[in-house]
Amino acid sequence: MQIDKIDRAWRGAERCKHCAIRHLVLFSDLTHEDFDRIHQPIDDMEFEPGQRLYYQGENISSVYTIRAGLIKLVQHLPNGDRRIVRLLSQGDLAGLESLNGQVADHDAVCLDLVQVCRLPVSLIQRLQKETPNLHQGLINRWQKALSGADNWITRLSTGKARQRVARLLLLLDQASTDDFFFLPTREDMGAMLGITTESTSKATAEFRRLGLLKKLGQNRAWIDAEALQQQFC
Amino acid sequence: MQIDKIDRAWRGAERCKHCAIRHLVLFSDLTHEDFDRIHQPIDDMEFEPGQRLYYQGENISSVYTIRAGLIKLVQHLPNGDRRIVRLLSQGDLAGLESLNGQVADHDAVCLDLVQVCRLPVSLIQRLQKETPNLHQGLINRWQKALSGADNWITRLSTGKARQRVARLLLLLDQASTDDFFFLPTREDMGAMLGITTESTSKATAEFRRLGLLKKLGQNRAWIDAEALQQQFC
DNA sequence: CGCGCAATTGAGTTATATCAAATACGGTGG
DNA sequence: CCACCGTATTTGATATAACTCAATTGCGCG
Repeated sequence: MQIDKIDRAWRGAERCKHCAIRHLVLFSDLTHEDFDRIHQPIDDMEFEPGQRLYYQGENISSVYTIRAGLIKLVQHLPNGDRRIVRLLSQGDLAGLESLNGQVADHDAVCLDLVQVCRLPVSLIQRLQKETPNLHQGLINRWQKALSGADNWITRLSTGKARQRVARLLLLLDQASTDDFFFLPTREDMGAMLGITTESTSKATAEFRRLGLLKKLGQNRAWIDAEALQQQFC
Repeated sequence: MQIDKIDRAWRGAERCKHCAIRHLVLFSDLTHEDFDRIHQPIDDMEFEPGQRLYYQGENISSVYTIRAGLIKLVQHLPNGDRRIVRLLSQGDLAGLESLNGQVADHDAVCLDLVQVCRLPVSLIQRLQKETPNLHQGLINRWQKALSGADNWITRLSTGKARQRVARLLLLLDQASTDDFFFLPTREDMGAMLGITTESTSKATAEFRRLGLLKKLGQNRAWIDAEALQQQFC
C-alpha cells in the first residue's frame, strides 16, 4: 500500500490562517492572536482509498480534521461481526476519543481520496487552556457526531431492508454538494445498515429498475429523492 | 400524572460543594473558588417512572445531571417508528444538545424513580468562560455518550434477535452496582434492539428456561453473565 | 482481450414479524 | 384478605422477509 503523502510545508499556523475552508474546520473561531499560539507544525496529509488513518485499539495522539473526501468508521466485535457506525466528511473530526486519552474506537478507513490536517492532542489541549475560542467548535463537532450516531440508529438500523437502503441513499444525497453523490459498495452499505450485501443489492437493483436510482461512473449515483422518500420511507 | 418535586433548598452552590456524589457529576473538577462563581439556584428535582424531563423538538434551556435512576432517550421518526437510542444513569448528562442551542433530539423518559440536578445552559456557558475546569468533564461525558451510541449500533443493532437480547442483558448487568439489575419491559427492550416485543419475550423466556435469567420482583433480574456470554454472543 | 472482483439474480432455508389467544401479574376496591 | 380488572407477558400458528448458497453477469483494469 502506498505511503500517505505528508506536505510538511505547513509550518506553524501560517497557512492555517489562509486555509480556503477555514470556516468549516475546527479552527474557524480562532483569532489572529490565537494562531500565533500555534508553535508546532501541522501536517497536511493525503490518503488513497482503502488506506487507514488509524486502527481500532491503536493509541492515537492526534485528531484529524477532514478537508476533503469521505471516511468510514468501522467497529469490530470480538466475534468477528463488524459495523460501519459513521461517515465523516469535510469539516468533521476523526479520532476525537484521543482527547480523552482513549485508544481508537474504530478503524478510520478512506473511501475515496482524502485530505486531512493532523492536529496533535497536545496542541489542542494547550490551545484549550490558552483560549476559549476552540470550545464551541469542539462542542459543535461532538454534538454533530452524536446526533449522527443517533440518526444512524433510528434511520439506518430500524425497519425493513429496502427502507434502510432508501434512507441511506437519501442521507448520502443530502450530504452531497452537487447533484450526484458517492455510492459505497454494496458490502459497505450492508455494513452500515446491518443487512447482507445481497439484500442491499436487491434493493438498489429494484430502485434502479424503477428509475429512482441511476449510476454514473462506478462510485457516483443520482436519485429521485422525492419519489424515493415517498415510496419507501 | 404527579408533578415533579423541586427542592429549592439548593440555593447557589452551597450544597453542591458537599454533594455526596460530586465525584461522579459534571462539577467534579471545580475548585472552591469555582463554586463561588455559581450565583444562581440549582434545582434538585425528582421524577416518577414514566415522567419526561423534556420532549423531542422542545426548546430546552437546561442540562440535567443524573444523581439517581435510569432514563431512556427515545427518538421518533416522521413515519411513527421510534427507537430508544441510549440509556442514561448516575453521572450522565441529559439534554447536552441544548449547549448548541438545538432543540431536544429525543424524549427523555424516566424508567424508575429519578433524581437530577437542573443546570441552566446560561450557567454552564458562564462557567466555561470563567474557568477551564468544566471542560474535561464535558468532553468526557460527550465522549461517553458517543461511544455508548457506537456500541448501541454495533452490539445492540447487529446480529440475530437472541444475540441482541443477550448483549442488552449483559450491558444492563455490567452497568449495575449490585448483583441484580433493572430489567426494562419487553416493549422497551424491543425498542432498544430494533425487534418486536414478541421476539424479545421469546428470547428472555428461553434464557429463563435455561436458568440463565431470573426475575426478582418485577423490574429486577439476575443473569448468569458467563454462560449467557458464551452461549449467545 | 481476458482476468478478477463486484454486483446481480435466483432458489431454498431460516429467522423474524404478524396476528391471535391464553396466561400471569400488579394494583385496586370491596 | 381476596376477587377482580387491566395491562404486560408468554405462547403458538402462519405469513413474510431476510439470509445463505450458488451461479451468472457486468465492469474496470492491466
